[in-house]
Amino acid sequence: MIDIRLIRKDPDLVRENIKKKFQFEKLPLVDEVIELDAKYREAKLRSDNLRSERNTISKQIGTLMREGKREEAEKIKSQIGKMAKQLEESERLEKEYFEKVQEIMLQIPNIIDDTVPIGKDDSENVEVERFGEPVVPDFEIPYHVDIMERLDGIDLDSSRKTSGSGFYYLKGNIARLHSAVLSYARDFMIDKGFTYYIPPFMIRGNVVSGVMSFTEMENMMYKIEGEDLYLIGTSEHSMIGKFIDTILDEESLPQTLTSYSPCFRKEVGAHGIEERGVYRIHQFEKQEMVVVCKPEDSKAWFDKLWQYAVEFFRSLDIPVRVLECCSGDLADLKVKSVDVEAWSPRQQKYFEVGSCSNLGDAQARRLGIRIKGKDGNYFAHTLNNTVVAPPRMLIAFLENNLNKDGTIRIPEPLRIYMGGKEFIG
RNA sequence: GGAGAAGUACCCAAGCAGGUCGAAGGGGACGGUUUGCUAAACCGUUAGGUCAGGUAACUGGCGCAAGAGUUCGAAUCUCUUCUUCUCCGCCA
Repeated sequence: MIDIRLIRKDPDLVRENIKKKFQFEKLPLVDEVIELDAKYREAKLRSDNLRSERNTISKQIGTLMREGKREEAEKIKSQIGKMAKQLEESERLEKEYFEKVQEIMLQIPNIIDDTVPIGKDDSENVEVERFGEPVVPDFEIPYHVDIMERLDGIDLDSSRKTSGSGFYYLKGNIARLHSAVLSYARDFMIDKGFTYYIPPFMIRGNVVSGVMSFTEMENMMYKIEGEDLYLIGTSEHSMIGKFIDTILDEESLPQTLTSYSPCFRKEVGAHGIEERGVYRIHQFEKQEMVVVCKPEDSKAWFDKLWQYAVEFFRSLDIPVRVLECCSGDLADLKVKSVDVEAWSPRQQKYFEVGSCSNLGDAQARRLGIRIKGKDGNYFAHTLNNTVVAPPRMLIAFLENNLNKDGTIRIPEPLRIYMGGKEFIG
């Protein structure tokens, strides 16, 4: 959510930004919200004045009552009726306009960074950089489920029986590998100076509606029956939720956090659970990074965050590339975003394994995350990025570390988490 | 899950038979006096947040866990929710 004062001051900037995102249908919203905002402020001023008047009269009544002049007080009281009606009407309008303004403000996209490439949709995303040589081996790489099954590491028949599609049993060395990757990711981020968190895996409805839009909520979140609780879709929900309506000291920034959680997603919508395997599933685990910082620091943090993810994958010998979201593909809340994609030797293309976002102050404004400054408070900037999310990440891992003989090489950093094994299979 | 008690500003805490209460009193923090320095003592300052109006000084609204209600008027009364503490029950 952007500052409505920006729209008052520089509506053309906001319009240009909407054009850059190819959301031409939203252009009329700017004038609409300017008009509604004017009406809101008019109604608020009227209400404020009426309330002020009422407060004065109430005080007079109080004084009279204390002096025992009951009759005079009653006289004034009887006159107050008209005003009460006016106030009621004015407050109704104030509320109505306020809500309309809010509704539109939620639809107006955040101002994107100057460096964001202009493009209509994901086909126009831009490759920023490649890391590592995308190798195509001279033997056939099986589908990841087949690799896992050959290693006796996955049981999809059982999970279909117990839970349906989109779930899995991992077992044996593959399950261990899964945990090893997460443990390594945790320690990797701790070494970068991040504070490790295990957050709540369920959050209340008001937190959910704070951190995402209604449609996202419908398409992603599992609700606990009979409770005002939802299973989190990512630990970012809990981690950002923890900052709602707080004022942070400047000295406490930047907050650099790395959180682990299982993630639960309904995956209703464009890409449902359509494919056998662990690429798109209802349940996975993820190590995440979250940064809350001063506005002037967010650009630098953005670059650091995606570079950490790249470094992590490279340390496991997985080639990656960084793909920048073009203006049209960027979610409305984001200032800038890149996807980290891992190389799939089987498909001979890159696929998404993480997403790094700078939300500027939009998320903070919406949630009331402020910084106590010397000259008043201001909104923080928030960023988040995936460190790693297995089991999807295991697809890249298995394909890139598969030997011709069917064994899987364990890269050096993982070995201490795998009982010293140099390979499995 | 059951039964009680409570949530007031940075912290502790008064107010709760509705009206000079935006809120006593401490403590802390900050500034000053004294002092070679520190401590102590004394004097003083510090109410957060947010919205609106105004070029500005400033003015006004909201605000005593959150929300709703009663009332001319609510920290104070009613209801709902949340949180904390104590006891009982249950449980990794």
